[in-house]
Amino acid sequence: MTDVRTRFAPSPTGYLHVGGIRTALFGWLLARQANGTFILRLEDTDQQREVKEAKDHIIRSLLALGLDYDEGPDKGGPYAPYIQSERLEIYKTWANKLIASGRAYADPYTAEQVKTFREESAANKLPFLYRNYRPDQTTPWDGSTPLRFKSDPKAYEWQDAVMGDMKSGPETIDDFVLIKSDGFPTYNFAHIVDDSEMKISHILRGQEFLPSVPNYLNLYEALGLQPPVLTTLPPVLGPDGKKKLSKRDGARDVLDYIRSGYLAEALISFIATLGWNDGSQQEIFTKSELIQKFSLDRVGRSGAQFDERRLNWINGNLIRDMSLDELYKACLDYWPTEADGYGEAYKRSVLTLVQERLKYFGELAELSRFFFVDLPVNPDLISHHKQLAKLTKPDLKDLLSQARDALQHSNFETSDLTDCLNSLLAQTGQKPAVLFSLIRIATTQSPASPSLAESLNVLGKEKVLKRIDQQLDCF
RNA sequence: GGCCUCAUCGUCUAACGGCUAGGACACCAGGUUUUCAUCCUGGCAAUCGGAGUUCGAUUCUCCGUGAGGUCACCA
Repeated sequence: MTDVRTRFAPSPTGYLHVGGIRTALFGWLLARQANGTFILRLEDTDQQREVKEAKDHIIRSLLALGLDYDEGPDKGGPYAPYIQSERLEIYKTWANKLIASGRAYADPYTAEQVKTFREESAANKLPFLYRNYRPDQTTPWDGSTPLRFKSDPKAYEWQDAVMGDMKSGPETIDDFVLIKSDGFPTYNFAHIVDDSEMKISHILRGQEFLPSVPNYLNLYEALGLQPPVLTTLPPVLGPDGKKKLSKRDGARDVLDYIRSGYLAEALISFIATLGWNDGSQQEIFTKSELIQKFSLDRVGRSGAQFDERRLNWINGNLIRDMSLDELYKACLDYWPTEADGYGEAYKRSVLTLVQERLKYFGELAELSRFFFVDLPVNPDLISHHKQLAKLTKPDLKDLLSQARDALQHSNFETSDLTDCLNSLLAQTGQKPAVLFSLIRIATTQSPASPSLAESLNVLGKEKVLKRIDQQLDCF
């Protein structure tokens, strides 16, 4: 087989969501596992829809996920340029070949006329075929009107790497536009020219292109080209499970996930298993495992619904596997502002305690805030506590005072705190659910916090006693 | 309307035509000296319907049904 060369070819109309990244990822995996080449090409042939910042945004997204490309707009390569709007002369050359061979002609109709034809078809409940209106004789193309492909309708049978054996009849083939009246090629023409020029071996794209494939086969034939391996990926569905994941319905920018503190490895593993698995019971894959194990013949054909809960589970899992050093580095930007004056050692001990409950780093601020700042006493925490709510204020005050006295004599090593708290249980005759909850609330003012002795140890004697005093003042 | 694709627990999915349809997420219950989380144990939960082929169908065929896509000078 020839060299594997895959490309990710987005149009720069906005950010990349999980669906787009999956197409890029599968192409990237295919290239990397074959020691091939992964190419980024920007398909900016629709000037109306183009968004200026999109190019950089797409590049940053790919790189943030570690999907590095070997050739691309900002990198160059043997088939540069990799931006379609800079390749107009190339398309013109190819278009001229088709004109010369009688396989392309100037569209004589105005946009309004074509619209009328279309409405006629719709009114008769028939699919619209431009070729039914194909003019008998044509004038030379001067570039002021669309240039159309003169199709040769026929049946096709072909292989799709994911969909398997495919076939179609002549009714699906039509005279589509090759070059628009603004001089830009359509996707239908440009991608075929570019894929050929760039020696692309595998095309990966979404199911929405499936009905156009016969048209492409017809054009490949007219150009005397051998089509690359065609690969159709099933859609990634939105949270409703029906429609394709889309920006319009709130699909998140993948950079957004990165910013929220999701790991690239987690996103990659999650996205790869959206429609693919290796047949084993493995649930999480590293990038190198994916490179090793990925194969198109195990990509499913049905749509996969995007479910963030699974992503959270994968991410939390990877966070728990991180060393303290890795975790500390990863969390640098996620501390609450109140943590500003605190040193690395203190932050590291906080991280040790919150690591197992982080689903993504963006949660760090809320989970760790009480380690850095004295939160105001919140009476609800006691009145809503099923055990503590039963006790009277004087009882609570007495209990907490005893705790204060005992803690004052601890050296605040975790083991000493544990002993101290245990003997306090014996001394007061209280259940842990009561005593420990009371101390926990007084010292954290938070509904959830790590194990008590460890939390107190990290907080230190000064903060603990001060917070207990504040709580006592409220009884 | 034509053409195309798809269909297993709520979700992601596994199952050469052959064990009691397996795993994971989520959820529920119990355990680990309080909470949240982790971890462990257990539980709930699926082959869209109908024919056919077969000793045997989640798997193959056909017909329904449902969902999605497509029929642009968008990609």
